[in-house]
Amino acid sequence: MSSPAAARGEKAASQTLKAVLKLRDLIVSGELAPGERVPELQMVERLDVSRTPVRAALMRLEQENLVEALPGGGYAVRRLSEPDILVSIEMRGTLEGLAGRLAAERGVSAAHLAEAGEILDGIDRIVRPLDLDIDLALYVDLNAGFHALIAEMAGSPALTLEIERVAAMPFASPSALVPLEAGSPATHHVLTIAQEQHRTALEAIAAREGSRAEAILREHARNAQRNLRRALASGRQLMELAGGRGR
Amino acid sequence: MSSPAAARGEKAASQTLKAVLKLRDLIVSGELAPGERVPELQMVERLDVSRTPVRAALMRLEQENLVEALPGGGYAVRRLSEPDILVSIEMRGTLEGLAGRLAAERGVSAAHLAEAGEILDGIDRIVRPLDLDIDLALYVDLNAGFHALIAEMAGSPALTLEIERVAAMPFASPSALVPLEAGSPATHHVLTIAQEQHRTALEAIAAREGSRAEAILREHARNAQRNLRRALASGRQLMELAGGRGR
DNA sequence: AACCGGCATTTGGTATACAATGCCACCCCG
DNA sequence: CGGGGTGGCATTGTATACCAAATGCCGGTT
Repeated sequence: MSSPAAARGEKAASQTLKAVLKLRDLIVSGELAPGERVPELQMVERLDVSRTPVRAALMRLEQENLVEALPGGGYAVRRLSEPDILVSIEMRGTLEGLAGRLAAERGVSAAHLAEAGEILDGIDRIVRPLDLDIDLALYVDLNAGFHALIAEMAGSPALTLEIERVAAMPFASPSALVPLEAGSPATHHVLTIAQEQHRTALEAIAAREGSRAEAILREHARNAQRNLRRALASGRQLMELAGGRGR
Repeated sequence: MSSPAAARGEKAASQTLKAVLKLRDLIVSGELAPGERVPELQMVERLDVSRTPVRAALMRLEQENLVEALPGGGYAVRRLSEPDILVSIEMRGTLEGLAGRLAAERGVSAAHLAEAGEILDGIDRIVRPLDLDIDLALYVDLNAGFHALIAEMAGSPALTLEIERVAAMPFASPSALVPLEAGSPATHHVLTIAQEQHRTALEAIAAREGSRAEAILREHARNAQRNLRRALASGRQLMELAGGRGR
């Protein structure tokens, strides 16, 4: 193809990454309908890469549960039902709970505890003030950092990787369902509760109370389930993001 | 790709599958040392397929945690420590526990219960007699079937898929108890215990006792941890434990 | 109207070429 | 003699052309 794509200020590091990003966007934005077939050649023109990275991207998205391999060959956009998403969240909670328990049982370094504490302090500074105008972007950042840290504290790369994998599933990320309106009291309330769970979970880990940490982290993920249900009840927007299937 | 013969683990249906199988074997058998780079071209000749399926296989094995992507490109055989494997097993137990709980909470069809019951009857016929000469191959088959059924009873494709993925990690499969010798009393004992857990887990699911099912299934997976520890303690090389995976 | 056969499309796979990258050994210069 | 290049080699990522098998659609035939 053309030689210096980067010279024009394009953002693609590798063609495969470019394809993954674009494809994921097409699916999540609903431009590719659930159940729809994803022909490679069509994607070649739509994504402006050759077949090779398209195929690589499809394989990766298969791992992410965004597309499924068809028995006869090829791929189709996965249909995501509400229960599917709820289970994904439950899986994340379960695995994060496992991570928390392992971290508690094995004990974690002071450095880890300190780092986690700092993140939580940061969240406090966002959530504690009665100022309703919350910096959601910053919250999402810190929140993701805290969850990543919990995974890491278990000291098992395999577990960390698995949590990441599950969290990559649509709407299963710890930060996926925060998009409530930035100014509302409901948002403030939800975040306050979540932060309290962060605190107690970290406390339990520090105190080496394994099952307590596990239970809290599981329950913590259920916040996301509740948020999802509420978002769905108050309008289908999220489902459209998930891939359009209004139903 | 998938031909009709794919059902009973016959010869490679597709080149990719052939590559995955062979490559997995090379890694698990230790012919490719942990940490070693896996050059594509070298694999092309060793596996007797072209680059495309080799790359596909490497991507698959990456998600199975058998190889890891190197920052500069390419892949290397993953180093697996004992704790890593133990955590993998713990993850499987945790997710199977989740599946059992969900199945219990949601209730399962009579057909599913009957099918599971039949499998357990089959295992009984192998394990119950005091004949120590156990048909391990058949046991492994039935055992894998039972575990697959538990996953399926949760009614969530995403969860089933995730359990399969975790079980595909080295030595994490429910059937990876192959360090057992076919004739020994110890083996008979281990299998008897495991089967009792199968029974009680199914009973809990049928009775819709969610947390009981979850606890039993978790504990059940810990058998595998114990077996692995014992095998390691008795001086065997990890690589000898290759073992079958479900499917 | 139902059925049948053939054609077009699509995919998995092979082969090949080429650019970018990283690594290493070797060489030149101080 | 040693350090800093520096060029070459190996390898990966990407593009592209092509092929065989599978799939499904379309039109013709009975």
